[in-house]
Amino acid sequence: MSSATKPRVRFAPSPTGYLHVGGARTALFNWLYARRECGTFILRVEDTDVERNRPELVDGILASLRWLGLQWDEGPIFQSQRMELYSAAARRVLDAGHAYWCFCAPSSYAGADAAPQEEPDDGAATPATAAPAKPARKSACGCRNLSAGQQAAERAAGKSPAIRFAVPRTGTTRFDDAVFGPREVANEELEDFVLLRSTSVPTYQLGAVVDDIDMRITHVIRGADHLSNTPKQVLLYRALGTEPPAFAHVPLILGPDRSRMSKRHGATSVASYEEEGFLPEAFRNFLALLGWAPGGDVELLSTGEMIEKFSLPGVSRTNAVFDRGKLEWFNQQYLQKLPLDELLPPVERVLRRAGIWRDEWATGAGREWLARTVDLIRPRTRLLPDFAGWARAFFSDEFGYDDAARAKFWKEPRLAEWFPKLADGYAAQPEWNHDACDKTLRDLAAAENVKAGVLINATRVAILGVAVAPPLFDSMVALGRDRVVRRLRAALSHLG
RNA sequence: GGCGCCAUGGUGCAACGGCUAGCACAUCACCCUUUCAAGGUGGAAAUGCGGGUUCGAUUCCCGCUGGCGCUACCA
Repeated sequence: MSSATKPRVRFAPSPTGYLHVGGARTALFNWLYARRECGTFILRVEDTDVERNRPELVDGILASLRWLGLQWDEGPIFQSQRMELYSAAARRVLDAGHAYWCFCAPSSYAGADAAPQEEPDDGAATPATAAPAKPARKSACGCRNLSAGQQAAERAAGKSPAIRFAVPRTGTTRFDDAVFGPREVANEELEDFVLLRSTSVPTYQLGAVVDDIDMRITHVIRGADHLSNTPKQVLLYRALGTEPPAFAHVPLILGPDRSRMSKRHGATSVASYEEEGFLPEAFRNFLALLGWAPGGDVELLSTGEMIEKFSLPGVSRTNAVFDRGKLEWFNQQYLQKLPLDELLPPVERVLRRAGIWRDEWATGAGREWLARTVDLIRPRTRLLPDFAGWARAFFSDEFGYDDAARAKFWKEPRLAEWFPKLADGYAAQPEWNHDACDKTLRDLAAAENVKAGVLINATRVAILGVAVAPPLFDSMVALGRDRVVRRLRAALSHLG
């Protein structure tokens, strides 16, 4: 494949909020496609909406993209820095006769037949003659047929016009969508959309098309919410003298109630999932399977497998519901299977944040101890913060005793005499390993005529503060003799 | 309202006319087990409704219903 035919795709977020899960998945699919086809992944920031635009949010979006491992090859390119490009393009469309100056105020545009919400009620300022009792076209606006003189008059009256695309009144517009198949719409269904606002700021339609042409985008992979707008853009491409690129619209991600995912469904930004302690690999794997399946029954996919198997036709047309439970399962799987040296850095960050990190764990024997301990703990973790949560006692001497655990395993009153004896036994134990610790405890249990389990469970709470933890004697080895002995004695004052 | 898209268990995906509709999450039970997880085994659970086409429909067509999207000088 020559470089001229290698695909160029782009992800084009607008900085009106954080990177949300839907956008992240769109970015992921673009990235996967680019990697799969050895193409180029471009990042473009669509920040033309001066009203809602929040420049300070850009960094957060880029950070989330990097966190997910979606590195872009070109950009970020900011639309706000190339405004001349858009107005020039609008002029060209105008000169070619495919657009016209519209002097209607946004609110009174004759074609605005149905604003998103309510319905105005006024004597419509439509063309002269009586309404033909026919189509009541959305694109009908008197401005389309204004003479030069009339335009001059409007300008003289102080009105600043917008440039509106003149959608053909007849015919159909068609295009192929890689996931939705061939599409065809009657032009009469399309309204004369604005290209350039009266403020000279381009609309999304203009900006996106002009940039996609300028950046030589070959495949537009974006949310299905743009499917209905695509015919307009196809028309615009042609008016600009270019054939449109390939399109691929991916289904939307919905909340549990099947409505569009929003804040009221809980966390929607990828930053919040990073914050909560999800691993980027797990989050990405989960996202990839929302609206796409590699075929077969595989779910856990490495980056390489994901890239190798990704295909646009394999993308579903059905909207997907974001299932947090499954996300957590993915995270648990990755927590379990990630190579230890890849897991250690994020664990270190969690421990640092909790204020219990110790530098001796950075290298040498300390590092080895950390690795073994993390490996011991991880089968019972679901999120990264668990390491500083229930497993805190492995890393810090400052931990509390879980009330439920005490209630369940510290019922036996004779523990008050057994803990000291056990502590003495461990202090005197010649070797410090799993079997020795096991034997010491069982010997005491036999001598005191109590089931070993009672002592084991009580001891776990004494040295770790929790009931849910790794096997006791492995935990003891990880903690070391001093801590075990000390905690056994300290627990005495916390018994009923 | 208009136009469009979508429709398999609670959820995510398989089955792209042809075995008893499969896998995973969640759920229930059991096994394992010193706790709790993990893991293993098994159970319950779906083709929205109605018409067609066909020897045969989850699959193709139509209608309905439902959900979603677009219908902005938002993206």
